[in-house]
Amino acid sequence: MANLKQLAQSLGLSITTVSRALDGYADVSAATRERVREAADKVGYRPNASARRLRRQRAELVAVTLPSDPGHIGPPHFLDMLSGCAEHLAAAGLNLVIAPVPRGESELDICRRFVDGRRVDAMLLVRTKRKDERVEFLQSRGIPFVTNGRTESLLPHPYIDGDGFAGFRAATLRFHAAGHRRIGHVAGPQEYYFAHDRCRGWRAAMEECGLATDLCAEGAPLEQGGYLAALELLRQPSRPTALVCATDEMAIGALRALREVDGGNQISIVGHDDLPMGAFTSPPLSTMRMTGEHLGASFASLLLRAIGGEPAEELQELHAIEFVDRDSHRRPAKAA
Amino acid sequence: MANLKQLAQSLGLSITTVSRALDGYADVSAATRERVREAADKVGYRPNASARRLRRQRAELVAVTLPSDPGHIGPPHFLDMLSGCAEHLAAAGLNLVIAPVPRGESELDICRRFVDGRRVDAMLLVRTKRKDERVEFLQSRGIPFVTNGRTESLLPHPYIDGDGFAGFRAATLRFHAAGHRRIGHVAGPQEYYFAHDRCRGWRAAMEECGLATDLCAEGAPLEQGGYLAALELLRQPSRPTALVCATDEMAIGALRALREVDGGNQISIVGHDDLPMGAFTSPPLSTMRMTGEHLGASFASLLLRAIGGEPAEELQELHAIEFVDRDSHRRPAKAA
DNA sequence: CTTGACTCCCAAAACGTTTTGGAGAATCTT
DNA sequence: AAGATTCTCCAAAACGTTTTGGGAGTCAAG
Repeated sequence: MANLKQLAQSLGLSITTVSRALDGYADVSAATRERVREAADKVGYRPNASARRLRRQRAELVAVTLPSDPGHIGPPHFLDMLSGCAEHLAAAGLNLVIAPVPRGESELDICRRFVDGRRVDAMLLVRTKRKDERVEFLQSRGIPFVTNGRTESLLPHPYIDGDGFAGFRAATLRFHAAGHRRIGHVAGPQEYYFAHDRCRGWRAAMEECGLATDLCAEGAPLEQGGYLAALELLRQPSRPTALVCATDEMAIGALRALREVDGGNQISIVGHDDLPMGAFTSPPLSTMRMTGEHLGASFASLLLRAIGGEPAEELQELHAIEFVDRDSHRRPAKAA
Repeated sequence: MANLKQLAQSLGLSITTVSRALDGYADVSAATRERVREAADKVGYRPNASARRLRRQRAELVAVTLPSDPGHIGPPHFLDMLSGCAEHLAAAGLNLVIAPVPRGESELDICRRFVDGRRVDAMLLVRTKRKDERVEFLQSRGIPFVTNGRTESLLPHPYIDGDGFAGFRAATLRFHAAGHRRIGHVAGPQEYYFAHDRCRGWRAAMEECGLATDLCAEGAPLEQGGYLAALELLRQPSRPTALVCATDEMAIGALRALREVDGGNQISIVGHDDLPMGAFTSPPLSTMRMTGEHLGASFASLLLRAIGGEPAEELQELHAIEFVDRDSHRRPAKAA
């Protein structure tokens, strides 16, 4: 409603003094400060954001690019993460803007527009690819950013990721220890770092156990992709007795394939992400999840520290994966 | 990188001319315009967003408040909607910022901060309550906004909503026509308009058919809430033979309750939202969905028209509900 | 009385754009 | 040839804040 000029006029003070009083500077007497604060409260004064941003040369904004690739965006709890991140950024005076990728434009174009138009102070990147051009661009521009997921970039950059390799290796070894020998992998698109990482974990475990690594099928990281990939594996002459799925959504699709092929209660299966939905599938889906609470807060913290100039090496978080045992991984390994 | 002043200097032109050339005004000669455009392209000039916003007195931003109430945010396709909305807003030069509600603050505080700080040109409200204080506040401030879901506000306001009353009435009547007489309703929290609306639809159908309306249990709009509410209904001496659930997530929880109580294949069930997941439950979940493609685009369009000053009455969209028949609604109505 | 330190305040200069209200030159009209 | 019109361009004034670099007063010490 009111601006600084009007407020100052009504108080018989200068703009400077009012501004400094509200910001709590020491060179305004306590009495004046109080008087100013009261008046500001009374008229509901809020500094004009655009003016402040212009003067301070900060956008007070962080953008997160939303990949629109396969018609679907990350796991469903992704929005919870964004929400948590936005909440903690807001506490530091930053707002989170979402930057979807329109048809015909690349994610790179979006980054460029936001960065070169000085619309943001930092960026948050999700669904990283092994070779991610967005990362390279932002590094070349020197703008702070954090990724959800690692990349194969040569320069280090801030990220938060789960140790998919270790998690999928452990899950596979556990199946092996339970007697399984034909352990299949329902893989996500290998250009994504997370999918490749998880696939490598499965492969490493299989090789350690001296098992062949041909029971691997790739699909889109959605129910349908998991369904199709699982069907492909189940058509093999020598069927898998256990399936390690790159995501819970794929695992849920795979469960449907199992139901169609063998009634659904013969083959062990495990997913990753710990979707709430997994507790309600039939059988209840055993899964894995990244450890760590309040992921959104961690992203916000890394972003703020990156904006503060901390070096990338200190802003990398690799979280362990833990099992969430429900029921779907307990099917016996039938004798060959 | 460069600003208008530097660009003008390098071209030997005034700031004014360069600005107008880039904006395509007719009072710049075609030759000069071309020359300016080329130079701007070459140095990758983008107008400074903060400066433009200050001068134009527009924030170029729209905020959407994210309710953090029950630890979960709307149906999973909500993010797709946001993404689509953001994409279409971006085409008009507006960005979408997400405004989560921090602990200890009300959604109203958030609205106030955004509106009074002139941080946004409009707002998008989701999860409306029957009596929604955010709506009243925004109306009193006269700032454009659109809601996802109606309210019981006396003044009309722009909204997009599904006709939950008609949808749930139709679903209930269909069960009645199939011979069901004990039709239960798994209801969402009644302070939300959508939940109340759907409940009213079920109730209206029951009364039309001369049936009692006591088979109604309320729960949180999540799997767990549906699970508990369904259990409650199944414990009744006279069990329902069909369940109409306020959301798919609740229906999926209810499916689990059915499995526990009767093996899961005796009672008909239908949800609402058409979650992708529903095709992969067991049995595949029959559901309903709001008609209309590209919901995000519709929201964007309404927002832009509201900003443009169109009256609220012309900015209200009530969409019909259609059935998505899979399998879970086909259980026979057993004789009483 | 001068000096220095301290307290409280303020004028003015940014920040980078858009827009207003012309100015000068060229072209057209009569 | 004088006036009217059109074509290009530009200086300067915003927009509302933060920050710089003091300027008056007051008070105590020298």
